[in-house]
Amino acid sequence: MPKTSQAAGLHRASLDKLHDLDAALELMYYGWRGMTLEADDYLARQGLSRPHHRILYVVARRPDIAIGALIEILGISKQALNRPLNLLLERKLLTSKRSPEQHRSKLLRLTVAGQRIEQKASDHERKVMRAAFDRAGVSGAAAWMAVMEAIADNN
Amino acid sequence: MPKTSQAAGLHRASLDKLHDLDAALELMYYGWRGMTLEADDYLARQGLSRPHHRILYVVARRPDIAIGALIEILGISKQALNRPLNLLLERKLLTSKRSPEQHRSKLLRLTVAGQRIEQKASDHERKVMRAAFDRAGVSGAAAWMAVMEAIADNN
DNA sequence: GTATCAAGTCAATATAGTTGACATGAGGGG
DNA sequence: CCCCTCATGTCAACTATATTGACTTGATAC
Repeated sequence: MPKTSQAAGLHRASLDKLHDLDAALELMYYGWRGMTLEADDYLARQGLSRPHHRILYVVARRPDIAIGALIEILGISKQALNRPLNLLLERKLLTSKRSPEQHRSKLLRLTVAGQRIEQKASDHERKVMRAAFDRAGVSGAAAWMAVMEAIADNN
Repeated sequence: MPKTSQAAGLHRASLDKLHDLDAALELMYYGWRGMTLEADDYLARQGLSRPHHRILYVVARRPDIAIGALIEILGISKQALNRPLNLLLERKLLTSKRSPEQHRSKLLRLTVAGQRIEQKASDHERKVMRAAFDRAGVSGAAAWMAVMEAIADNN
């Protein structure tokens, strides 16, 4: 587990631009860091990290999700899921129970404590996004979403 | 070193939205993956990965940078830099020489082969950005940049 | 000559992931 | 009842990326 880290500021470096899109590449990098910095810091103070948050985030939005479906969404192996998932269960941030009829699969759910941590961590990220969107206005926010969708769906 | 990986498609999961900014959080995540997917795949085929690309990217834009300055910009420890940097030197993608007067520091430079790989990897990322910007138009691209700057400078 | 700076190296540790192999427990079909 | 499959769980070995701490080497600077 990470110690109470201090989230190195890491100011954006000013590099010469060899291409006109270099600024965009760097903004994607620093944007991701900027959005997740405070959330990661909060999570570290709880003895958790990004993979734990991803699990909590998905389960919050898919109550009673089975483990297999969670693996699918997260895109990792069950062995990789195992450790962070067990920690969350031990800490009672998640519960798992077998459903009455489909007794083969386990259904995951957040506890109240799990909901609190998921919400606080995601709030840190949403706060950053909200501040940026407020500055950009409604049309700027919509344009940002449209560009990000085009990038995300590039596959 | 990674094997010739196949870049798991990992289609965007459709999760219920608990907050109106959840879509933005997910777009940031999938946007980052979308931009870097092909570049990472290309790098893996060269036996390289993201840290190597970051080194090449910075040195390309700061020829004759010293190792200490590179550490600063990348925000990692010198021990963490050591392995990928030595690999790049062994592969002759980078050269290091001591300068005549400041004989204490080593100056890093890309070789022609290093330039080629840096350019190809970055081209994959720029290609994705260009396609998204083309769809969004000049004003959409400008809005995206403005929002990302606000997020990146959140610290 | 001693202190300092830049770089290099060694060891131990943490985190985050992989593949492979195998166990367990439930349900279904013959 | 036996056997197969599915969902889950677990063990082991491995890779990659990072960390901190301790120490060395070589080049200045005073």
